[in-house]
Amino acid sequence: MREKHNMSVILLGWYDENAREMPWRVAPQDRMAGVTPDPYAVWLSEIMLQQTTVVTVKDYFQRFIAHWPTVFDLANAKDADVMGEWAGLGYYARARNLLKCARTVVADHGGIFPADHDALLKLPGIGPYTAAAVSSIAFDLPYAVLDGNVERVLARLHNIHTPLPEAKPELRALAQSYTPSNRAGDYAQAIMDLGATTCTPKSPSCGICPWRDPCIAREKGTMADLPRKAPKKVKPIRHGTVFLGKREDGAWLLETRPEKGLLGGMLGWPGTDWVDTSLPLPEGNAPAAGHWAEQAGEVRHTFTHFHLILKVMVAELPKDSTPNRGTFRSLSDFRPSDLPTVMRKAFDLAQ
DNA sequence: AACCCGGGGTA
DNA sequence: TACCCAGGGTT
Repeated sequence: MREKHNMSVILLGWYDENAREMPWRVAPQDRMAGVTPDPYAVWLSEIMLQQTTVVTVKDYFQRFIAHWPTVFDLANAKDADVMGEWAGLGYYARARNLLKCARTVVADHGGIFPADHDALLKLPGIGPYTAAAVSSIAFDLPYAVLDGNVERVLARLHNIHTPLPEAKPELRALAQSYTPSNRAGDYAQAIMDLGATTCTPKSPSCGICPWRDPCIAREKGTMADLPRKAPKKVKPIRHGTVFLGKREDGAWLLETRPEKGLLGGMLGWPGTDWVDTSLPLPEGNAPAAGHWAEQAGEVRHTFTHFHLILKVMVAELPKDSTPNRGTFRSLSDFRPSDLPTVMRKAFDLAQ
């Protein structure tokens, strides 16, 4: 019998011994000594951790905190600076909503993140997962986090074969039922750590799992099959062309992409639309007059829903070039690290 | 409910 | 190379 209170006690005991150190995290021992987390740091880390691993997030988090130590600093930041620091993390709508949220917290909440689950849920970029994560981790409110890690742990613990997302309501109820009223924040981090380090998607380390004994999937040997997921769709291939124009003085012709849509608000190279056809492509109009030459090779990049193959055109442009789109950025004004990965691949190919 | 949003890791 | 992983917003 899996007695709920005992289950959380076992997991919290495991967490006290095994908690991973993270720049935004208050160690369980420190927390028990009365140290409380900075809600701004918790929120920032949780936004970054959406669809992104701890290893990837660490450096970005440190740079953001160094640049903008408080929500007031972030709210006052220039959009382009924040988008540039976010470049490479992906899911760029997160960065746009990050800024919106910081500005809303300053404007509507006096710069204090509300210790209130429903108020958090109303903020831009904060959905069910993040509202529960900030509520529990920053404020120790007993809300249950349900991310991919927790779904996997609970689907195995209860041997649930219903495919996701259909199984979500059942998993959500289970997650809430295991969440203790005391140390809810440590518990949330513990169950996510368990999924990330022990109850892993492939070859889970059942032998060292604190929940090994009550786990039904472990007993039945079905761990590897769980959680089940709805079949995924095939990704189409799209084609396009980008134009990398370099002026005689070394400045590059770049443009800021529209706020909405793919790579919204990010820096990029002018180019054609990306089309589904694999037939010979209509060349898009170049952004400026010049001797455009096709770069050998091509850029291949896979987005969430399609594969992209990009042709790269390069040209040396005259000092008096008058482009019909984009703006020239001098070398001091352009960091390749400000580019999203697909655009950086094009830059690397042209180098 | 279905679809739109990247990038990194592993086999 | 192919496949796996995974929250929030929009429509």
